[in-house]
Amino acid sequence: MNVGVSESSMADKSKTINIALDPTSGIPFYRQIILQIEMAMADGRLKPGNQLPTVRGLAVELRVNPNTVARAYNELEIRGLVSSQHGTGTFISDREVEMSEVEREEVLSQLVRGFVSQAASYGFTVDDIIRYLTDYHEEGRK
Amino acid sequence: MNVGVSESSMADKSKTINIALDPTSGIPFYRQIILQIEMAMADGRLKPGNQLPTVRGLAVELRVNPNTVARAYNELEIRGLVSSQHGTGTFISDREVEMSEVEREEVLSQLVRGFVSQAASYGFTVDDIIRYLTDYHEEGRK
Amino acid sequence: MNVGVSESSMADKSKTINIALDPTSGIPFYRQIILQIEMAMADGRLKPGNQLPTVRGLAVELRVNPNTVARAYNELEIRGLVSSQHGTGTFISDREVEMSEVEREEVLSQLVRGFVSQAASYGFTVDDIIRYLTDYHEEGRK
Amino acid sequence: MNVGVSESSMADKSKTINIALDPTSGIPFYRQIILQIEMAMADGRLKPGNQLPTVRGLAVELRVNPNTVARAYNELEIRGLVSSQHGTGTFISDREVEMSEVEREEVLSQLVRGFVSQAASYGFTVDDIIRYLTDYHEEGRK
DNA sequence: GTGGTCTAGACCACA
DNA sequence: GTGGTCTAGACCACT
Repeated sequence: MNVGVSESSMADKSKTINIALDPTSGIPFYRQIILQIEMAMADGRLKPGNQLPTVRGLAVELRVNPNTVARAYNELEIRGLVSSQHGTGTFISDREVEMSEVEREEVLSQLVRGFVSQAASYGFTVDDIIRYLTDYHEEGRK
Repeated sequence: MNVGVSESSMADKSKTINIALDPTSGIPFYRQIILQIEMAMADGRLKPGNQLPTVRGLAVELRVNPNTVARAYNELEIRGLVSSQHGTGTFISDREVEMSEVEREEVLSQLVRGFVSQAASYGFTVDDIIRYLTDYHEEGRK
Repeated sequence: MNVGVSESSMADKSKTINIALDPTSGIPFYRQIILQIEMAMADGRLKPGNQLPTVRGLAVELRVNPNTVARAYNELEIRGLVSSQHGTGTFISDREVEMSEVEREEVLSQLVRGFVSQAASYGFTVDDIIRYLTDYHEEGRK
Repeated sequence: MNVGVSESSMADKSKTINIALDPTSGIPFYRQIILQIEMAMADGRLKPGNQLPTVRGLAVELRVNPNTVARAYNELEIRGLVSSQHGTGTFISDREVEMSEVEREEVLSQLVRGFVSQAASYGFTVDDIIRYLTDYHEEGRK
């Protein structure tokens, strides 16, 4: 029974997601953390099972109070996006997407339509959105 | 309950700008109102001389506290973008609003990022969104 | 326009729900608060639109730190059970139960079956549960 | 990977007690294990002399860290409810477990209250639950 | 006055 | 070592 060697072979242990806080944005730190983790999930940088940085670790990295990171993780857990395991760490949840393709499409449709009308009230067109989204996505891939 | 001057006599003089508030966006209502009026001015939906909805009228329409609308109008007046004329209404000033591309991009950025992370919490990826949005767009063109 | 009299006629303003914390239970304070509010909703003592006690008010009453109450309210808000309005208060959400009777029954069925099997693993029968639940409910009505 | 004594040679000697862990209950896993074993002893599903599953076996079955199971067994041994015999297994002690009505009621209380508040968050009332549970029960009797 | 955010620091529980 | 809870107290934002 090999102990030690086998323990250390966890290259994929905790993903680095390069969270950056902008203190001038007016968006609370804990919310910026949530947003960035959600976005990392949306574009595939974080997948189910991946471990997030530890609360204290991320707090040190971002130079914020551990409570602030804990609050972000806590909210993500309440929403079911991550699962914290005492003494072990915090992990991206296995999404139990029991939705059929049809249902998924329906939910996506609702979300997008709502967003389009919101953006429209600011004077943005669907074209604006698509353009930004595509650029944004390319950016993330570099 | 009619109080004071009838508001309905100027119904056709005040532009409807379709302000939509999103209580889940984290952006305070008064700021959402300001932003949307600014954007409407920037892209020509509101022109100098146009009358804004009355404070009370808009408050009822948006189902918020009249103070909230008043605060938005007040801040717009301080910035010189609108001018309130006692007993008459609130009007778009001559002073032009030039919203730079950069500013527009910033607002769009915030909106899109917020939406992406909301969609992520339902398990949708950026790709899903782009795909749907493009289809949706094509659909609209037919 | 009557001001003052009409403002003060808010007898039902904020519901008293008599939350009691048990420091010996091992259940964290914030969770006890959540549980008791949820139960008040379940047996009809709190209805949509009712205002909860203020964060500071409840904190004083329960002799805990305001942050502890805020945390409970916050979690309830994330779950969509209450809605906090800045500068105004915290209110029980209007549940948008768009579910058909059939769907409701389905969800209830899943919940109950899950619970029954959980209780069974502790050696309790459905009879035990019904008996306790009925007693508990009568208790609440006194 | 076979290490040490084969566990399968005593498969039919160790009682299956169907322990079910609920990660959302807030009760730590090790405590859920203890509670369920105690209840099984109290209502006769486990009798003196019966062998418990091996630590590793149960850990695999429940998909938890073996330390967690070990901790539960350890605590049960300290209380004298089970005795571990090196190289052989863990067995229910002669010492009787009398779980008083009061204790049983307490556990039931916790379970039910937790369930009621969970159901409340889906908009179900205590009445809904009682009604469904009674129907469900009748159903089962047919 | 309402709720919201953040810090600093202590102590506990789980693995 | 991990995450979880709670306090005390400061300061901000909305009504």
